[in-house]
Amino acid sequence: MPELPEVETIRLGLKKAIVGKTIAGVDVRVPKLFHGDKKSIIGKKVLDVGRRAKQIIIDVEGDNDLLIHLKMTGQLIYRPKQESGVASHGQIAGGHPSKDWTAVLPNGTTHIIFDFSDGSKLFFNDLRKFGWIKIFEAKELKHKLTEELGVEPFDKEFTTDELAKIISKKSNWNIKKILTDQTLISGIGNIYADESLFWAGILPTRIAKTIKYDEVLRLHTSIIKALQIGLKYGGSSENTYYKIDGAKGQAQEHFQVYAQEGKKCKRCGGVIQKIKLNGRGTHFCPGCQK
DNA sequence: CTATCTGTTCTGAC
DNA sequence: TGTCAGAACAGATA
Repeated sequence: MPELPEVETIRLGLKKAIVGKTIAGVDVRVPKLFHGDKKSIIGKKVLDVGRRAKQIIIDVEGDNDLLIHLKMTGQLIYRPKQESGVASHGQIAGGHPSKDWTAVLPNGTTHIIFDFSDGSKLFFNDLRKFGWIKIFEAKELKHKLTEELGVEPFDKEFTTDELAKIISKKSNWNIKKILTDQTLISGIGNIYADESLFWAGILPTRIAKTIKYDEVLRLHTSIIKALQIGLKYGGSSENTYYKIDGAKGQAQEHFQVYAQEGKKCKRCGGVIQKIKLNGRGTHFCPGCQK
């Protein structure tokens, strides 16, 4: 799924696009991806768009809010009224099926469509159908999100000491597993875990209890750095991620290790390696990371 | 064609 | 209780 920088990029775009608009209808094409009674949000105005971990929260007038998880391949694409159908950025190659899943909407991966009263639409696409949209009672949602998720990396309470405390709680885990566990720290996934560990000079396989305090210090700075790079370039479109206008992010052009296996390390010139760790592809530089 | 990969997370088996 | 493979699903890639 999109990770924190991608979801945050979507949130910012969405906030600009839909706050103040009234939800006129919801077309649920794949019922298992939509939980709750859509009638409870129809006719209501969107008040705000938030984020917690890798999830989007749409704050709707009244008692109910929407929670959206994009998982691996979910997309939220917004189209103003004038150009519903064809992307402003993309051409449709004559006769060829487009690999760009946002060029024509709705398409075969479009499972839920929100209609706003001004004629604009929000398309929820998901190739693999892992993502979902759920309606929650607002209080219950707030409780659930604080209960189940770890500290936000951009929060002021995410300090070096806090990170040290988190690491000490899972002394036998490898450090990458700690970074990607949403109940400990929220928002970091496979890409930004690898990138953070590169910037920190720490191997992803390192066991928590072997990590010294000066390394925790570097890791804390590096997590924020990796996520900020992601955010600055509008997220990474290595796979199926698009911004809400259908444009790609550029963060993948700034990766140091993720998807760089076999290439030369930009810092030391060594060859980037790829292994499997915790069941996931894991990238690192043997020269820079110890 | 077959095997393995993919930005996630939950469940069930041991 | 902790860990891990497999599941949910669909496609790209070698």
